[in-house]
Amino acid sequence: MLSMEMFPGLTLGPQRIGDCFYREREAPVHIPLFPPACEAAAKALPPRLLAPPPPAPVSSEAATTTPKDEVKMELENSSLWKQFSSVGTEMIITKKGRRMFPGLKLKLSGLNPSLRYILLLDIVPVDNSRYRFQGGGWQAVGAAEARLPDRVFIHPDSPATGAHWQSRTISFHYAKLTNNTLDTKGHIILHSLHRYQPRIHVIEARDVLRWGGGQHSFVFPETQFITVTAYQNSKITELKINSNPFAKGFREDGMNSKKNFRYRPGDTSYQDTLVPEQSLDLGQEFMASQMSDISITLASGIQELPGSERANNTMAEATYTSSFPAAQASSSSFPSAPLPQSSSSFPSHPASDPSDRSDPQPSIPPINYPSLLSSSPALSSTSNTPSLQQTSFTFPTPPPSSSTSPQSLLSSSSSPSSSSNNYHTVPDTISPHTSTDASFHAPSSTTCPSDLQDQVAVHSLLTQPGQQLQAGPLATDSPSDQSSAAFMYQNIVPTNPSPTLSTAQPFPCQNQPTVPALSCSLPMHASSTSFAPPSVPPQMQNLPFPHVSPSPAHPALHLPNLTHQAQPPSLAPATAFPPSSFPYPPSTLPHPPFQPSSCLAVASSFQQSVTPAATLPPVAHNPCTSSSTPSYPAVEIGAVPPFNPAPPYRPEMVRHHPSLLPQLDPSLPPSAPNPALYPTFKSYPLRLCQDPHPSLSIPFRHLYRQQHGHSLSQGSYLEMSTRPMF
DNA sequence: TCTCCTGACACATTTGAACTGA
DNA sequence: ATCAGTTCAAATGTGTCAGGAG
Repeated sequence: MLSMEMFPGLTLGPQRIGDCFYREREAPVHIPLFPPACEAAAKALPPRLLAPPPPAPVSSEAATTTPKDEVKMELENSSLWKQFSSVGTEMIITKKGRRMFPGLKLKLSGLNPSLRYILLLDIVPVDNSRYRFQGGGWQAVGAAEARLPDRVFIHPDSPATGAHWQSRTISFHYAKLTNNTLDTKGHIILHSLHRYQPRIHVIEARDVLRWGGGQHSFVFPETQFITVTAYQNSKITELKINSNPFAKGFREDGMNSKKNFRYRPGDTSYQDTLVPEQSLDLGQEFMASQMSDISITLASGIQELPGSERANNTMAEATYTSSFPAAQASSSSFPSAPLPQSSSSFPSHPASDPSDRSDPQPSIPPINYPSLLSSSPALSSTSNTPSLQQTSFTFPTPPPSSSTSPQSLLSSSSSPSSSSNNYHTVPDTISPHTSTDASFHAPSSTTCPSDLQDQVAVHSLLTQPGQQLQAGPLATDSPSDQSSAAFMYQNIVPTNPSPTLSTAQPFPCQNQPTVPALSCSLPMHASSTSFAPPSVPPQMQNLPFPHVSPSPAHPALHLPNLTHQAQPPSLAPATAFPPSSFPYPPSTLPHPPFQPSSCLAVASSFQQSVTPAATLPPVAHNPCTSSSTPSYPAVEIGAVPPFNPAPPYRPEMVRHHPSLLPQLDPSLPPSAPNPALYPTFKSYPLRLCQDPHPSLSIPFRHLYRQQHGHSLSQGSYLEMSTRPMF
């Protein structure tokens, strides 16, 4: 699958290929991840190798040939996600690792078919809170636990050509979640009872080995979830049983079927949650078009449901839409918090459930996608899924084309035909990688363990210094509501919310993020939609976003060159989504700021106006009404509350495999990045490590980010260095 | 007592080897 | 000898449940 010839340097050992990346933050106290020899080797590297690459000038070729602005990602099974989200998605995590359900099924477009890309999945905490299921809803009950080492799951097909990615549905169903902090299998480690936001990153394969690569990051707000070791909300259990083929045995007709769902004290019965009118309006529209994914898994299950005789569309309604209204209707599982709010806009006092009011922590209100971002492309014009899309895609200047490089690492990717349908702009002949490929030679053995040898410093693979949060859907012209549009955000590395901030800040309202929420100001005409990126590093919040221009055509809120303030994304009328009971505190969500699509993004500082979610006016508690975007006043981008001064960003320290260093793209400027371009942002260098999953045939599998005792004292993850796989 | 986590359990699906036949 | 199709068992995924730890 993955041809080592392309990336000889990745070949660590006979059996395993180092395909893991570490992204680590600078920490006051450096905790060595690797044997001293390796550490020393890394330190011995020339400064230029350790420092983030300077922003690559935008090559005319890249600019002309690669439609940066058109890279789109759609969540194919967004309808399913939205259904879960409307109830409050819960993800089981186990020590052995548990797959996510629903899984992330994506469709990519706009990639250069001839270029290779790596797709990454990482999951970042949305806020700095720990949650508890009380009164039928999730409520923040305290500060989050120390953040665990961030791991990134590399799609098994990576690296593959753009044609490959665009020719099929991309699924991350292999990714597993675990609560085992000592996990050695490369699963994504998460804390139970915390809220997380999956993110997908599209990175040019060349960029992994060569610093300064462009990348796109996508966030689908509806994919937020709370991790649990056992389901708390019976509605979620029911949804999972009905939609997950592996759980067929628990359906009504199954052997293990629960004749009677156990409803926890706070739970409202699933049926009770039904709200025909609302659900139809919100759910029916998008469900009808999106039920394909659900129908597959639910077909059997739905039939079993009461009134299952209905057609596909209807069955979705019957089974799931009901829950939407319920959120508001039933106090138990669905806090009466304002639904329409965008992720960023959480009513200061969401507690809908009277019983919960005593709770210091506000309960999480259902999310109303439409309200959040009108611009989600995937959604119908009416639907305003708060999809964030960031484009930090920077096409580094392609090396002189003499393409000797293999067409694609993947056999499947080689077929142009498949890709041809999906993309239309870039000629196949373009292959920036060609020259670069040659440069990648197998790394010579070094004193470092093989697994360490492959540690390739990825230049801000996921985050680039100086990147700011950019919120806000840019375009909302997505025709189909089936796939939700993704928020494209800059290469912002989710910074762990500083404990101090979170702790110091009482939870005024459930929605109110402990960390100042970054909300993008949306166009006034459009319904106000302030997207508050989850956890945005405070230090990054006040950076301006230069050269941001909205890309109208981009369905997924792709904001290339979008000037935030100048052109706020148009908000589509809130609609299509049922309000989710799941709290989406956008403000705390660590969405990377939008980054200009140009390579300058790295260095460029964005002028971003951030508005704390709290600032948003509360929306009507009725989920139905919430859908209307007009109710939300436009948020001023500039109205960013003062954030705690973030620690200055320092150039990332990147460990680069010595053997690979010589082969790095020589075209890169040797000098350190322009200081101006790299403000004092913390960087999260990614490093290749040995593949923890030998069973997987694909070398690039997991990226690991590790933060060494970052300043926030979230707890440094020490185990990484001792793990056998490393 | 309550909350949360863990492991065993039964069932369903997926995967891949083994087998058969053309 | 090769290939395609089928069968079957093992592996894997799933939610439930009881029990234990704090």
